[in-house]
Amino acid sequence: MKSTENERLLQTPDSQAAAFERVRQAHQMEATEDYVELIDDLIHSLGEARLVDVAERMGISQPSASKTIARLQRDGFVTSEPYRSIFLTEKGKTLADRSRARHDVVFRFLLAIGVPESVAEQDSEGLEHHVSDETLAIFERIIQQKKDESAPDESS
Amino acid sequence: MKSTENERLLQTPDSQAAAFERVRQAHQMEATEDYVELIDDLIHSLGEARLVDVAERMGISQPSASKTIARLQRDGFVTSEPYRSIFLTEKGKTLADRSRARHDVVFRFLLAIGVPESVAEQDSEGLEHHVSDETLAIFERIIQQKKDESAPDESS
DNA sequence: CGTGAATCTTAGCCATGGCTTATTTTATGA
DNA sequence: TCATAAAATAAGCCATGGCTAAGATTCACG
Ligand SMILES: [Mn+2]
Ligand SMILES: [Mn+2]
Ligand SMILES: [Mn+2]
Ligand SMILES: [Mn+2]
Repeated sequence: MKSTENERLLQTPDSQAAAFERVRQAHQMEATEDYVELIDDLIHSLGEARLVDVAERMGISQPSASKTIARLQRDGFVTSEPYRSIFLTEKGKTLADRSRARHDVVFRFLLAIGVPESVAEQDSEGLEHHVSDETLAIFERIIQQKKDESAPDESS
Repeated sequence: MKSTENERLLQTPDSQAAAFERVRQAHQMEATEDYVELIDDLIHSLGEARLVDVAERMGISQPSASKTIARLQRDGFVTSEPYRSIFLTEKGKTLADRSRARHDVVFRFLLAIGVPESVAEQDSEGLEHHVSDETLAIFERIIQQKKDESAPDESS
């Protein structure tokens, strides 16, 4: 057995900086993604997206939700008139679909490797924003593997 | 085959709000964790942690790094005198060790499921902050499984 | 040993995303 | 219908974490 060299070998400064930059970029999109995904869900389950429901499900005050919605409107993801419910633009709907798809893959991946459902719900809400396309593809492959294992012969 | 009901079933408002709250909490600790981990690495690899190196590896300006270091000092994670290098307090060192351990597990988990090293480096920098202890334990189990598969008989 | 380069700090700017309090508008039901 | 409750907005506060420009300090080398 070799002597336990604890020389931690670092990445290059550039690649490390690039990693942090990617995290910052992800965080910049995070609120937008979470909001449009939630708004889309509310529209489909309740018929419309009211500010009061957005705030409740985000766990924040109505004024806070209102301010973020205003930013989403400024950036072209939603439309809404004063005191009315919130609608997604095409751009918003597209982002919502993409975000939900990624969120679902992360969630189902966690289930596939044995994470309890309630934990998977919690963890996936944060993890979803930091999974690259490459990693996501691997998650999907593993989901499929587990599915094949538990149902080795499906023919319907 | 059943009709494709696209009724997306939502979590309860409370559990969804709790998930978002956990993400916000994680983000609140994120800078602190990344900084103490980096400072610890710099101390071990370069002998000391200079602001200029912290800024370079974080990919931000020196004034930005300086401001965050001041906050870490205010909160008892580091000490430093003007124009001198940065030291971790006991509290800071403890957090650094804990953060690096978690970061490493996430990184090695990604490698274990087939993510390329450079992608794993990037993704793990964001993912690490959103992995619960429960999920982390499962990651460790899977890392061990892969290790056993590739070296089925180790005896040393 | 002194000077120029490197490093660090200071000051002040900005956007995001939280909050509370107060007001306005809309919806409800007696 | 109209009074009250619910929902949304407005105004103003705060911390975080980016930035630039300018000044102070320290370091290194000729
Ligand atoms: Mn999310
Ligand atoms: Mn880390
Ligand atoms: Mn990180
Ligand atoms: Mn995050």
